[in-house]
Amino acid sequence: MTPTDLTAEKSPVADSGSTRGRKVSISRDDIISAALTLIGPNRSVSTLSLREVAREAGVAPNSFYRHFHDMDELAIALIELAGSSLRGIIGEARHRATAERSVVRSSVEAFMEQLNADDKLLHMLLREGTAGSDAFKKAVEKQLGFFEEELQADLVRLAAHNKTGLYEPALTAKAITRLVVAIGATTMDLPPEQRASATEQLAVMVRMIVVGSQTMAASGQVRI
Amino acid sequence: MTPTDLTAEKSPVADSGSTRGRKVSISRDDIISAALTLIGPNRSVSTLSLREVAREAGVAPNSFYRHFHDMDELAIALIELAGSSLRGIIGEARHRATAERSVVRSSVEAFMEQLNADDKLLHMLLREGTAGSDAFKKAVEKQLGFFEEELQADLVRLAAHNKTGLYEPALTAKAITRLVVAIGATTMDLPPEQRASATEQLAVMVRMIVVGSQTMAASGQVRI
DNA sequence: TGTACATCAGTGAACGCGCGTTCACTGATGTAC
DNA sequence: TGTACATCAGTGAACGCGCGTTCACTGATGTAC
Repeated sequence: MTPTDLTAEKSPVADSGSTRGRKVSISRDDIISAALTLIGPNRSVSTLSLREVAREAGVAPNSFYRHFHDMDELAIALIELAGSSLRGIIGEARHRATAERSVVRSSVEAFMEQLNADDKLLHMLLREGTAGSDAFKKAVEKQLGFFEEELQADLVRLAAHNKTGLYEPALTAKAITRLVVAIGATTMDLPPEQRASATEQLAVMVRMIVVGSQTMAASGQVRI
Repeated sequence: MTPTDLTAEKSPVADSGSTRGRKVSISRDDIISAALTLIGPNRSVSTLSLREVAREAGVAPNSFYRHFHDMDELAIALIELAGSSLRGIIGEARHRATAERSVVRSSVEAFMEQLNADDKLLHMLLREGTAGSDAFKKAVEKQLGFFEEELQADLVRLAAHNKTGLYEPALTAKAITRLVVAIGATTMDLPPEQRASATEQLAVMVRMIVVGSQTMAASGQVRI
């Protein structure tokens, strides 16, 4: 499950058109990358047809079945890639954070940068969480769950470093994750010049959650 | 645009089957309510076909065009209903709030109650915000924007009553709105016995945002 | 009260299309001898 | 090194289906006289 090589050309043996009508080898990754090129601001994975993906991959429709049982299986594979991609992005941001630029801000900026870079995997994850088959929705939840776990660890570390506590770290992480996904999804549709201010706003919102959690921990506030 | 009467039977003149093959009058609302009965946990409005809706409404497919230009126009009409429904629910909750039960908690509970009651309009609004045509997404944004405005007024009133301030009231309202939508959408898929705890969690998350906003206002915290 | 007429929400039939899926096939690759 | 063979990712053709959309139509309703 390596997210790399998705856009790499087919195996060297395959191209050169020497064999007349037939591809020597079409890999699973070729189909995945074909699906990704089709996904865009107005095309979610659930609107793609099997034939469309096969066409984009340069493959007969029935060849699709050699690699995936159906479109749902492809969608789930894509979501798993998207999840690890997202975690990779934030994992990097975590290391870039310094005393100057807080973890919150660095992470939000890294996230938005990737969004601006038109990362199709990220688009998918943000946009499609609430539609599709049960299996698909479960796959999305699983990836967001992974992300929440890593974020929670980050937040706890951050709080310890600041000598504060967190009220319900797991919930704090979940709130941040879901908010970022929701805002990210709407930001995708904004014209580029409005995205910078969306980044600012998102950073403030995330900060509200962090500060709220810290304050509630400090005051032992339970009345809700 | 009244959300009532959607499930009412057709006009008295229409039924009774006296006219052999033809409905005397099919109203716009009949088509809307047919679409609503088709929407469910695994059917979003974007997966409905024109013929399917017409069939459910007991109408020839081409009759659809007498009322809507296309499915997108129907979807937008549904979203507008959903928005006013949501605002109605929270508007009521606002009045139910007492000193005993905070506005936050009352509102979250009212929201979740409506969700449990299988309100199809609410399902739509929560689930479909990120997919569909540009016009559709804009319609969703517009409804959520209305909601944010009302929520912001509420929050300001609440803060004044508590003799505290709010940091960026508009952003606070937006963060809460988007979080509630996101959590609500995933809660829809939970088995009923897990929904109570989801309600608790959501109330805590919203409280974090409110407390964070108040704390940031109080401390004049700007370092983000 | 009756009659003639315009309106327009309904109709059934038909169209061409892209879809998912199946079938029996083919031929390049890798392996065994 | 050559030959025979199994494997299996690819193929083209065909299927039946539901779709959106169009057409010319019909007949109930409301209005004018």
